[in-house]
Amino acid sequence: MSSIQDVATLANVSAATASRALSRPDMVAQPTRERVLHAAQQLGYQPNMLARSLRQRETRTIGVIVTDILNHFHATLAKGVQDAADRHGYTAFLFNTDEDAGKERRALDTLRGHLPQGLIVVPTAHSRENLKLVPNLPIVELDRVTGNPGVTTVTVDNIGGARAATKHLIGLGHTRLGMIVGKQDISTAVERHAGFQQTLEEAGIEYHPELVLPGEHREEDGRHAALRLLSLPAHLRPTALFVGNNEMTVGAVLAARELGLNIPDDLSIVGFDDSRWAQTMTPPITVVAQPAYDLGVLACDHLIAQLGYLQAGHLQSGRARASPARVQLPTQLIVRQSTAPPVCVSTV
Amino acid sequence: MSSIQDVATLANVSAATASRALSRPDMVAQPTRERVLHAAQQLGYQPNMLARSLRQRETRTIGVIVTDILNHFHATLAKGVQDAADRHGYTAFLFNTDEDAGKERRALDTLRGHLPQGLIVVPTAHSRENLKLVPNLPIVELDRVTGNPGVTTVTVDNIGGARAATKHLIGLGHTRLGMIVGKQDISTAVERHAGFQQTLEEAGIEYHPELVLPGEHREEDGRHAALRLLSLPAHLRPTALFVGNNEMTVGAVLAARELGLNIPDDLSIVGFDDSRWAQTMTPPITVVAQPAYDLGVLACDHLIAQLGYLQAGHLQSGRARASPARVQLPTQLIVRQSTAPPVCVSTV
DNA sequence: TTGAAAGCGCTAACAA
DNA sequence: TTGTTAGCGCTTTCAA
Repeated sequence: MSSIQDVATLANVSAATASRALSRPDMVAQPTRERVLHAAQQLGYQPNMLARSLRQRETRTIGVIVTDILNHFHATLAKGVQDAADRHGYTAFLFNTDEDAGKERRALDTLRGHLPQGLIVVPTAHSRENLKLVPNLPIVELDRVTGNPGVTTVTVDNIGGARAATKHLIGLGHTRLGMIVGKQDISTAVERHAGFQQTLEEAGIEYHPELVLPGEHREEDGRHAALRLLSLPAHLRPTALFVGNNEMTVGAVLAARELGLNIPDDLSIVGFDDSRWAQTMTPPITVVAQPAYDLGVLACDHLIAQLGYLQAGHLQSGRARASPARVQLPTQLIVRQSTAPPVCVSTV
Repeated sequence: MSSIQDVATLANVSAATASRALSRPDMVAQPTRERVLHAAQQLGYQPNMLARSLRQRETRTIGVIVTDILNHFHATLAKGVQDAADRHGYTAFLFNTDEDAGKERRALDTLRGHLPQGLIVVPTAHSRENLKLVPNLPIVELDRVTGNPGVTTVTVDNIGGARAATKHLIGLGHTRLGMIVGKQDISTAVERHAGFQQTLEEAGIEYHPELVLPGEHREEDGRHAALRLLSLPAHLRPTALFVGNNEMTVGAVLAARELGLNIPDDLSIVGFDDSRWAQTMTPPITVVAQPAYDLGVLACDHLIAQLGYLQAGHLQSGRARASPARVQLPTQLIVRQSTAPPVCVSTV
């Protein structure tokens, strides 16, 4: 690896001049600049970011932490962030927590050592605590929120999404609706549940807590919850299911199949978050789709805008920090063939 | 961010001693060590990796480049690598190329600036050229190979996988087999095609080039190719399809559905690479499954082993580099319900 | 317009 | 066992 000194020597200038020729071309006479550029090219010179960042006290780097890179939604978030970062000339370092407090802590520590200038995080239930590890770091919470007051959040309208799904089912004539809901320690699960409950009540349909079963977001959880709900006596059994996340929806569909229930005749299902399998399954699943890529891009754009703002010195000038943004994107209900009016078996 | 100097001051020692207390505890008297550790804890000290790496000329960092992080297979590779790196105390920086030469080049340049000690790459068709950007960097090629002689490769037995798939179809009684094959500029596509062709010939079944259609790995390509193959006159139409990758398999299934063909009665399909939708589709798809996570882990383990070997000075001692490993993992044919004997319509 | 010098935070060689 | 010193590669004063 050739250093700036090598370039300088080859171009017959000092290291300082070589540095300027590359980073601030207008501070250098044209012939000199050309000599340096040529030398740099010839040597395949690539600046050592460690040294540059150390000196400039600025890495042009951001950290990205998602909870499950194997989940297509999260992979898409990450890609959106990375693409946007790239456009801004930033490099994004991606970490994965598997919803695990310890891994999150280690990711934050590792990240901290590399001095990112900002952080985009899909928080876990432990982030509120863990994020104290990186005080003074501009943070954008993505997809979920911790309630941490100072930070920018980029989320989806979960309440609206849940409402749309629930209304859709009610509109089809369902009156016994079940929900499989994520663990209530993350905001999306809470909001989706709230939207469901609200909508029932507004429609004058009684909310039956026993028809709302929790799961920890995994396929197996969805399957178990669905098995329990669908095994209720016929007059108690829900005719429609709203499932609060992607993975659990698969489980619910598999459970229905296991019990020999026909979708959508015996059971309507709406999932949250679209996916390849939701489209290719038989029948294709009605879902609340989320603009994952855009969420990622927006999170990054906001973070980097905030960095510019801070750099412009506004932090110094009084405590007038940019008030944190609350970005919320709409969801989209995609009606496919897993939802239909209930078959009127129990009209007594 | 507090520095080692802050820790040193608080503990009443020199920076050097503080450094030693943290990195080489046994070089420091116990009471001193305890003072330093306590001070570090109190300040929430985290070493600045930029400075450390700059000084030690070693970043404990590796680069990871995949071609499509949205593809579950690649996401799994990346996770395997990252988990393994973590276990070894290395940090993995992940980049994504979208099979694009320019993006790959930029990823390599960015990476280079951060001085990774090694690189794990899923090469594109342009990697052979692009990898010249990082000479002297230990490289592991993952999933695909460029033919570059010096590097370690970690792949799957694509030929074996394709053979197993083809044999399975032949065993069911198919004699007109079609293949939808990836663009022949990456090794996996070439090998899978070779396995297919070999197996036909060994079985004494004539290889019909017109039944082998190329695609560029995307769903739409698979759909188009399948539409063409399946629109052939009945006596020419293949009764079974081997599809060379994941995404194109979806397309092929959709094409069959569009044409009103029943799977597996009218058409058997085997895909390469398992996936959620392959399992949940109706019917579930027979596939050649790949141990993606293990591939990632192995790639990382081998790379890091190689780094240790180099560090141990073997590079200096003559040109006796560790001869590059050629790791190859087996695939597994998972027979599901998309394959069955052909219905004997044309037995004349 | 250019160069000399200092220093970002850290650790390794050397000295005490 | 500890401290002093130097220097990793870079950029940015400051001076010429």
